Amino acid sequence: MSVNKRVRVRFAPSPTGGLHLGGVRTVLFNYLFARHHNGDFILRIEDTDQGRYVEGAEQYIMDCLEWCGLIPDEGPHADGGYGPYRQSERKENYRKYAEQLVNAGFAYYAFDTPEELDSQRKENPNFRYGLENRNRLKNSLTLSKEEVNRMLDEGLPHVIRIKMPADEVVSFTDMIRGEVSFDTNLVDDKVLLKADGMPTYHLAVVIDDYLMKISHAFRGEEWLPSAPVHILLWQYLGWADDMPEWAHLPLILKPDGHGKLSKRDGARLGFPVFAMNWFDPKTNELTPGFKELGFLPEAFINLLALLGWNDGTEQEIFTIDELVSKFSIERVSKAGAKFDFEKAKWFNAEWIKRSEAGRLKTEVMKIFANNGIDISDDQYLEQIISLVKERCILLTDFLEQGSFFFKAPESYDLDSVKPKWTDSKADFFKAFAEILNTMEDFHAGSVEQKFKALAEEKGLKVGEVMLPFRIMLVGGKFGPQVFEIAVLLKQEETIRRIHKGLLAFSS
RNA sequence: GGCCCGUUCGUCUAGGGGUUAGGACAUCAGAUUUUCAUUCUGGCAACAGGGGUUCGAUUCCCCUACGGGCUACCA
Repeated sequence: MSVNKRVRVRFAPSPTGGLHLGGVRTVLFNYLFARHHNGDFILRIEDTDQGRYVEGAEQYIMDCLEWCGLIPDEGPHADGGYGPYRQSERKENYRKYAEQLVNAGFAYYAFDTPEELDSQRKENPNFRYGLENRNRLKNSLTLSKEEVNRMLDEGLPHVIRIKMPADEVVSFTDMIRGEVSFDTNLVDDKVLLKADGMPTYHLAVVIDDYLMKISHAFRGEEWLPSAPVHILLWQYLGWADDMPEWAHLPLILKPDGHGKLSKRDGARLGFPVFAMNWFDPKTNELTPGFKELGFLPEAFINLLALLGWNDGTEQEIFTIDELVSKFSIERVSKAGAKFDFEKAKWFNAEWIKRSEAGRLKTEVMKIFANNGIDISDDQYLEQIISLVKERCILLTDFLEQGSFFFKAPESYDLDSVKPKWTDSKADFFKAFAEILNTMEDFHAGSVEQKFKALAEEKGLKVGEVMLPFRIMLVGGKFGPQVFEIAVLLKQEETIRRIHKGLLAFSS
């Protein structure tokens, strides 16, 4: 596909659900597409929830995007605005467009109360405010002009609804799905402007996209059924030539059972569905995020990109730059994808293994600090990271895999040593500590050599003393190669831990 | 119920009129690592069903089934 115009894509993450996996993936695909085509990546922040401003939502959204490395472009935009747009700042622009539609006969005022509509729906489960019902309801199509003006003047609560045309077929080409069409007789007269004067998504998205000169609009598949409303709006507002190209992305589904992945599934299934921890000030509820669980943003982006897209090769690990250069909207799959947390962890493990120790340092240091271990020696930390990173799946695993380098074990896995502990083994370690004390060339190889030589001299099998040695150093049956540990610990500390271990094992 | 979208191993997917239907995760077995993990090698495992079109269909078309979405003065 060739894109001649400037590509501007937009996304409107909402505070409550917008930055779950599906939302971040939508942002990501927007970003990749925009960057791939050297276009603009415009963000509209949905900082209201059910019409109310959500404290902290904007900051949270920006933090998430920054962590992911998906920074939206700053203005100036077509209408002169700078930076990301905020929904809460744009309330006033919409009414005049809605009224313009009424005057042109493409929309109408409706005075039915929510209660009246509810009872209609109760009576008839198939009730639809549209072609077959609009002529018997309270609106400017059935009421006289004078009556309507009087009600308007009196300030009676009312909405503005689009008037769906009869017997038309609205069709468009979706970049992912191809030709999609709808029978206008079967689409209802959606509310465009609510009784409180605020636009619904349907009105706002069209006007904002027009004003922001959006050329490509990506959103989740759940929006497909309302696409005909939006397309008609583009025509009725007289902007048909400026309508963006559409792409409706497949949904991310629950790994078990069925349905769209939702915020609640995280708690139920034991994995995050948000990019970062979100603390809802209204409910005091904390929704956990991938970041805090120990995911690397590179891995998070990578796994999201591969959920519903691939470049046609067998490559699975991509940097963000590779994704930008290889991304193509035609290769996005049509079908929804079940989220697989095991595979997500695999991506993270791969990224940890492939990352330089220097890259991981900051994150790891933070995790240690949060657990009461302050690290001052950068180089030492980097050595430790290099040594243990291939056994970590999450960044938080560094704690278990590396904390013993900073803190001597407080307890030992005695069950693995005591039953087979003998005086001759104790002798061995006492002698070994002596040897270490006099060693000048303290390297993994040389330590191992001395260890084995001494074992032979004492008539012990190497295997018999290896495990006790490990447990002396780290406390349990885990961690990297023992002699590597000893070297990083340095002579003095290794000897100290041997003595401490001897005491614990012999008592 | 109505409308729309979809359907290849358990999961994510590649492929595409003639293939031993490929890879990855998970899983199982073996090797290596005198802990655990890593790594390596191998195994199990899929074209929803029925009709067309065709010499030939998993691939194209239709129907059915199943799944999902929407059906709010939420997005």
